Amino acid sequence: MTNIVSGNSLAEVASLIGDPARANILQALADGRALTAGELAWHAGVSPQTTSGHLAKLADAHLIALEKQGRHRYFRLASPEIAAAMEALMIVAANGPKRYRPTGPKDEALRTARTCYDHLAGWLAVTLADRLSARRLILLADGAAAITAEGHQFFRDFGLDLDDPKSSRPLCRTCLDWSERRSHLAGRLGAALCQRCLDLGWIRRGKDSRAVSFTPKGISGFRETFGISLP
Amino acid sequence: MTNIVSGNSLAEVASLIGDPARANILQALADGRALTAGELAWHAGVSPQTTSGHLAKLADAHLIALEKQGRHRYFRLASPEIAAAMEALMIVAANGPKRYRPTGPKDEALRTARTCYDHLAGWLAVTLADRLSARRLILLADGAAAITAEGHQFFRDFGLDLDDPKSSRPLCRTCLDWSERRSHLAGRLGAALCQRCLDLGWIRRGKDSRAVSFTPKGISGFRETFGISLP
DNA sequence: CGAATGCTTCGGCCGCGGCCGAAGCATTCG
DNA sequence: CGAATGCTTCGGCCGCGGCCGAAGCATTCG
Repeated sequence: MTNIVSGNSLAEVASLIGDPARANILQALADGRALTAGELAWHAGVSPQTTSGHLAKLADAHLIALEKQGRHRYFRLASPEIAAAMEALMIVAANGPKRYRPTGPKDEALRTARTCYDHLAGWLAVTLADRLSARRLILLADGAAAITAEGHQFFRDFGLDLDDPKSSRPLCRTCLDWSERRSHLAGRLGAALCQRCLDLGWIRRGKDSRAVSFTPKGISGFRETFGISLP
Repeated sequence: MTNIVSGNSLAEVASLIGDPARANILQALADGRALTAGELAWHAGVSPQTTSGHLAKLADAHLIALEKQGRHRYFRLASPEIAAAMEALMIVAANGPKRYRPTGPKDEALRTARTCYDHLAGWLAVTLADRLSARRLILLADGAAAITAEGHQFFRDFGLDLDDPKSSRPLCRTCLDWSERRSHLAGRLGAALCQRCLDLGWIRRGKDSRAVSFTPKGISGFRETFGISLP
């Protein structure tokens, strides 16, 4: 019998995510941005006091990280793995018993295009992966992905810098999309594509949601550069 | 405002996994086998009545599936996605605050080699992926994986049938290992390798645990075929 | 400086859900 | 057939944890 260093248990982590208020908080942070305790209280739908308690629990378990800035406290996800675990849970949830639920245009927007930690997800991202694959700029097979030589050139022309030697983060990864049930691009490539679309002013992050909206410039940009006709 | 068909929510699924008894049940089922309600009660550490309630909740949410057989009721995970979500949560849990915990030889065995749904995980599986990659039988890059031409030949010689045209399941996938923090092989290849090692009598499934043990034949087999020296 | 803002700590309420004993139903065994 | 086995349903207990009001601390603003 030895003592080893160990983290939380599966049940501890799951029960932290399993409270509705905390799940809302974590989903609000799922796009990688840092939000203040007050903003998170709004997302969670409970009082600031209650939120404070939830945030303390999440921080104790290292699910979120804290940064003090003046009288504000900014919280963000502690690691991309947290977002990955939530995506995996969303997939399980989507396979659950089918029930009719009231839903609104906000859900529709989320399904069309949203951010997932630092890359794009939803219909847009899945379609983008398809188009890039059809043009042999990336290879998609069995859930794996790689950039071709033509792809490297194409992405460089598009303004991406993928040659960061300091980063040990995988260049090209796929991520299963809970709303589309198919893969979209993650990794450094996925993040760079998302950032570049933001920089070009093609898409804008939603204020209170992970949904992204398209600018007129983006609508023509996606059509001309990637052959994607937005709905 | 329209009504759309939707499954569970993130928080619902997470809170189902978040109860210690239910987490034990799900982990007992994580290797893909079907167990009776009584066996699961033993794993959960609660009474049969309580277990029955937990099983009903898990089945309602489609996390587990039920098969009646005489006076027994067999339960199994409803899909591999459930196991994937639990693995993702284990990774988050392993990154949690470090604490010293009592642990025993059972943990040691789990870390060395265990089943993960239908494929192998732990030190053995990570080392196996490394060796196969070093010999260029598979290509591992950025968390993606593919089988080379030499690999196809090698796996055929080893007795694997990977040419099932009916299966839409990805042939070669990787899966992040919570104990080793590195990738091992999943997908059809991972499952076939695991099954072949069982068929050859190299490894045996544990009775009350996902840990697998090695036979003398297995110890020499892994050394001769894959160049792996077991501890 | 005092007032306002952002957030947390403290205290106490309350109800959800996990728990088991007792009882009941279904199947198998002898 | 009655007894045994496997599991579930019912009922009631109990405590954990989410919740908010009140109060307090830290920072910023004017």
